[in-house]
Parts: sequence; structure tokens; C-alpha cells
Amino acid sequence: MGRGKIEIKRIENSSNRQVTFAKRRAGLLKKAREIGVLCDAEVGVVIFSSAGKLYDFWTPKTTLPRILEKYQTNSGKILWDEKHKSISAEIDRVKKENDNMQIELRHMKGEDINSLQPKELIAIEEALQNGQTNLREKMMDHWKMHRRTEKMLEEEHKLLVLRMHQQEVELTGGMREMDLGYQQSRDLAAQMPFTFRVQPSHPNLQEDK
Amino acid sequence: MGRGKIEIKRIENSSNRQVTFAKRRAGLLKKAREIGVLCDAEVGVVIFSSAGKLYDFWTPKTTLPRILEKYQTNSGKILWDEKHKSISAEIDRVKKENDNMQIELRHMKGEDINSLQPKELIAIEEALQNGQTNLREKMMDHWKMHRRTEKMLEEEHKLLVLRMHQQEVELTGGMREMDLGYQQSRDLAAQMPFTFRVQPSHPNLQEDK
DNA sequence: AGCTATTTATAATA
DNA sequence: TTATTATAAATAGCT
Repeated sequence: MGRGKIEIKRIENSSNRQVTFAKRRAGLLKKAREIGVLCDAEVGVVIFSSAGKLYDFWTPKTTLPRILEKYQTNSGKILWDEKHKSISAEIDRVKKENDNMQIELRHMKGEDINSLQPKELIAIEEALQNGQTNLREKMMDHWKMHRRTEKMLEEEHKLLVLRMHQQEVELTGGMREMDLGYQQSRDLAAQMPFTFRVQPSHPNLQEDK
Repeated sequence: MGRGKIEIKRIENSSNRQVTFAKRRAGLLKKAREIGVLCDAEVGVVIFSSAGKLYDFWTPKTTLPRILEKYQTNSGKILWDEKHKSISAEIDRVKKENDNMQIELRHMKGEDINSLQPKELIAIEEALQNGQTNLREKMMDHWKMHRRTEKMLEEEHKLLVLRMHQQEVELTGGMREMDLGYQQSRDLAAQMPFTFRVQPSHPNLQEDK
């Protein structure tokens, strides 16, 4: 369909080839569109130029994934196998890891241990023992810290009681007694380590807010 | 390009539509092949009839996955997203499960427990305690069973020694003594519970093979 | 890019 | 259906 008949084989002349590509590409896409409309068919065309540029056509309403889905079910060809395989492998790997951990965890909890050999039981026992040792150490730390905080509070409490008592004296006693008492309490406070002095913003005094 | 010009719109006459579909489908595939050869292009065509039947063409050497791969890179369209997403979600789910188990396991081993609250520590401690209880029970079972086997072997050993002694007597003593001894040993054996009699195929006698 | 002589595809028909 | 054929459409070789 042109001035001359041509053989269907690669056009060696590069610029001829390019022109023909443009013309036939347009023709192909047009015909794809037409058959889609005329015959109520789903059509997809993908063309890559030798330079790698993409031209395509898909019948409207037909998303690519949908066509591919249909293609896959119809042709039975395995579409995305490459990607799929690697992802599947990853899932399998993770799942296996999962299973192993689950087993170990159950063993640590003393479950499913009927089939274990004495040697394995001993290993688990050791792990449990270690865990307990570490844990108790940590709990001891917590306890110590708690005790420390408690003691600190006690000290502060004592100081507060002392100061309240002195304030009472100041308010109820004579002028001289008050001055003296105030002086005393200040001196006493000055002798305490800084950390034990009453500070409204001290974190340990705000724990129950 | 026929006896008459036609509008590009759905052909309502079903049989006409089918005929046209067959003709144009052949034409489309032929042209796809031609542009592929003539212009050295990669081409893919997918056609589904309204009945859902698949017709397709792919330039030789072009596997479908390869075209799709290229299509994806070129078009930037997300191809497998639908399937991919669900699989990714699965991976994420399993991985998360994994992480949680790993944390629990580490905690049970007394690792990474610095940030835990006393309440959590206590829960872990309890789990460890339970595990140990279960485990020790199981180990006790094993031990008991082992003792039982040992005792059984001891009994069998005693019996063996006895019989060997009797055989010695048979071999070295006079005829009458031998007969008598033999008789005695048989009677003695008959008095033993069946399980304790020497049987070469007894599993407990073959453990060190 | 356009143009047009030809080839090709195909709608109507048998 | 399938084959034929008149005609529309596509396009090769030119400008």
C-alpha cells in the first residue's frame, strides 16, 4: 500500500525506517482503537521504538493491571514471576524465622517440650536461668533506686516538718524568738546537702501529679 | 476500506461484529508483526474478544515479563501494585510479628530490659518461673525414666552374671553337677518376670551399637 | 512534514 | 461460515 511493494524485513536505511515506524505506529494504534470500538473488545498495544521509546494504547476503562490480570488468567503464562519469586522467597524466609522463634519462645515457656532431648532441655534451662539472673539483677536495681527515692523523700519530709514547725513558732512566738528560729532554720538548711533541700520543682515530688 | 465506509462505533449486528472482529484482529496482529520486523521495534498486542477469548502477539525474543518490565520503567505506571501491595502487607505483618517475638525472646533472656517497668519485669519473671517449673518437671520425667532403664539393666546384668557362673560350673564340673546346675538356672529364670529375662534383641541392650 | 500512486485491508455481498 | 470483490484506508517513495 504505497508507491511500491516492500518486503517485510528490516528496513536498512535508518531514516526510512524511522519514517515508516512513525507512520505504521500511528496506523497500528489507530486500528487498535478501531477494533476496540467496533467490536467491543479489550485491546492493548505496546510498542517500543528501537531507541527504546514507548508508545502504547489501551482501550478506555481498561487499566493495565486489569488487562494483565485477564491476560494471566487466560494465557496461564506466569506474568510477574521474576518479582513474585523474590518476594515469595522473602516471605518464606521471614516466616521460617518466625516459626523458629515461636518454637524457641514456646520452649522457654515450657510448652511443647515433650519431644525434646535431655540435652536440649538442659540448654533451655540454662537460658531460663540466665534470663532470671539478669532479670533479678535489674529488679534489684529498680528496688534499690526505689529505696533511694523513698529515703530521699523521707529526708525531705523531715525537713519540711522541721520548717513547718519553725514557721509555727515564728507566727505564734514573740518577735525575738521568731528571728532566732528563722535564723536557726536557715543555718540548718545550709548544712544539708543541696539535693536534699526542698525544691518545689523536684521531680520526686511531682511523681503523683 | 470496504464496499462502504463505516463509522467507528460499536457494530450492533452481532454476527457482523464477529466477522469484523476476526478480520481486523488478523489485520492488527499482522501489522504488529510487520512493524516489528520492518522497524526493528518491540511490539506487544493483546486482544480480548467481547466473549473474553485472548489473542495476542509479541515480537520474537520478547518475553512478556520483559516487555512489562520495560513498560513499567518507561511509563512509570505502577504495574503490579494490586498484587504487590497485598504481598507487601503480608511481609510487613510477618516482619512485625517477628520483631515482637524477638523482643519477647530477648526479654526472656534478660536482654534489653533496661527500659522496662517493674510491672513488665515481674510479668517476665513469672513467665520464666513457669517455664522453669514445666521444664524441671519434664527433666524429672526423663531422669526417672533413665533410672528405671538403669535399674532394669542392672537386673539383667545380675541375671547374666548368674547364668554365666552356672555355665562355668556346667563346663568345669562333673556331668551330674552340670545337669543339676542347668536345671536350677532354668527354674530360676522361669521365676523371673518375663521382661527381665535376657533377650538379645532387647532395645536397652543395643543402645551402644 | 505533505502528496499521491499503489498496495493492503476489509465491508458488503454472494 | 467462507470466498469474492468493490472500495476505503494505509502507506512507500517522492517532494
